[in-house]
Amino acid sequence: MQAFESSFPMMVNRALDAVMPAYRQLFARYQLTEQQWRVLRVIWTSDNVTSARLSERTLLSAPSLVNIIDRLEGKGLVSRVRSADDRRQYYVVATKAGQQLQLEVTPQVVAIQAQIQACVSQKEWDALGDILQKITLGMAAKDAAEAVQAKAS
Amino acid sequence: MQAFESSFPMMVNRALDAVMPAYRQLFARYQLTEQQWRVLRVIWTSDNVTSARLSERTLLSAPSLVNIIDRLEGKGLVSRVRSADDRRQYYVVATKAGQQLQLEVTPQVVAIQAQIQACVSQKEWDALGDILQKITLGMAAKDAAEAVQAKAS
DNA sequence: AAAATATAGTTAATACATTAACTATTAATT
DNA sequence: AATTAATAGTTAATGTATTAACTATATTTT
Repeated sequence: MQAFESSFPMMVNRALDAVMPAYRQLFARYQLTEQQWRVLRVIWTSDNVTSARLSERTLLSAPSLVNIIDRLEGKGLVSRVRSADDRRQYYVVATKAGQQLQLEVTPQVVAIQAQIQACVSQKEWDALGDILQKITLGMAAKDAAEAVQAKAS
Repeated sequence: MQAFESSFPMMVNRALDAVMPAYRQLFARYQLTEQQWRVLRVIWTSDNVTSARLSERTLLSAPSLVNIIDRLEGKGLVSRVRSADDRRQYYVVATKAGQQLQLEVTPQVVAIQAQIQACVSQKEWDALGDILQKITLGMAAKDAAEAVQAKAS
């Protein structure tokens, strides 16, 4: 059997462990967590962002988002606005302070991304995206198939 | 600037989100978490495994390991044995029950790994390992360099 | 329209992640 | 040998992840 260390989760988590400290150091200088940054980044450029949409785009679960948005709201960086159309949902919008923060942080995030990419060739970088996407789609398809099975039985 | 969605953390996290549910479903059938499994997997095949060594091999932080090992101990799957040489450290060893569990679960883990690999060609799989390793080593080197810088100043 | 269903978001329970501070022990210095 | 420094593991504080159950509102069905 394949060595434990070369399993997909372990390979990927090692890479994340190597990469994330750079981001965290940066975000910490602004009293932000990585997840809080993700939320800001999405709402900065989009309008009418609901919790469900945030969940899709940030990869954060709905329950996690509740507390993350609470904290961002507490810091005055975002606010919740109830939707008039559907009063179950609300929109998360960036305050001025939230937008300002993005302007400061974004260039530094870009610099880190460049560092990461610089570890490999352009060709390898593209291949990485392709391969990860194949795995993402392939396993998601399997997941969906199993869900149908479960429902049928 | 690069799209948020195609940043390294987001690409990688999407892949993990697609892959991990299969593992979690499996582990849940044995009342295990993924992290608990990692610990079991390491101590199953190695002797004299200290917490520090476990941390290296499972990618789990020392503070996290405290509780994870506590729970495994509570379930009777592992036990802590104080080292005679150095009384600060201890060894984590698998009980009979822990070893039995591994025998049951391992084949199913292997099956999931096969599913993941089946999403891409062998060539792509190898490339994935190479590329992730380059990023891991590249960013770890940068990290170390910065640490030296910080110490000097 | 009333009842049944579905959806958006929240709450609750348990487990883990990250950082910093702390204890006990061991090794290195003076 | 006494002091200092380093190391192994733990604790504490805060934030997030996962699952299941729950509330309020909307939609669909009968």
